[in-house]
Amino acid sequence: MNDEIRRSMPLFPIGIVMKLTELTARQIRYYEQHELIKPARTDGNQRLFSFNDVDRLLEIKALLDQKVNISGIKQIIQMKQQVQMSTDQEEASKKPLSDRELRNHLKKDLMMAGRNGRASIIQGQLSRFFH
DNA sequence: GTTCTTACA
DNA sequence: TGTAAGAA
Repeated sequence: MNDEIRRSMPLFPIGIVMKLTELTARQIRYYEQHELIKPARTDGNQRLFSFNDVDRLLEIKALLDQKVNISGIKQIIQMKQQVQMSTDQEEASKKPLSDRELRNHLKKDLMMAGRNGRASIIQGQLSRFFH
């Protein structure tokens, strides 16, 4: 995993990220406030984004196009992290996780989200996660 | 010239 | 979210 340090390396200023993601500076800063991204800062307090940050912003943009609001995006990203963690955990214990188990985790997390901000995720989008 | 923060139509 | 103001 020497690749992760490259993906997390702070490289570009907000201007570049704006062009790369087609998001406005306003939006990018707004998403940072909501902790969807955590860009580094230069000595002059200017934001420096990594490839990971850009990737996440592109994901956010995609979700935005699908009419998912901030709350929904937060939940989806959070959920993705949980799946990631459990996947790493399984790999670490050399016990591979089956696709069916992964789906169960996803479904469980979605149901959890449903009890709270169900209205934050567009209905139509929910079906996509229940393949 | 760019970016940052804060505030408001 | 867009945009303006003033500072860095």
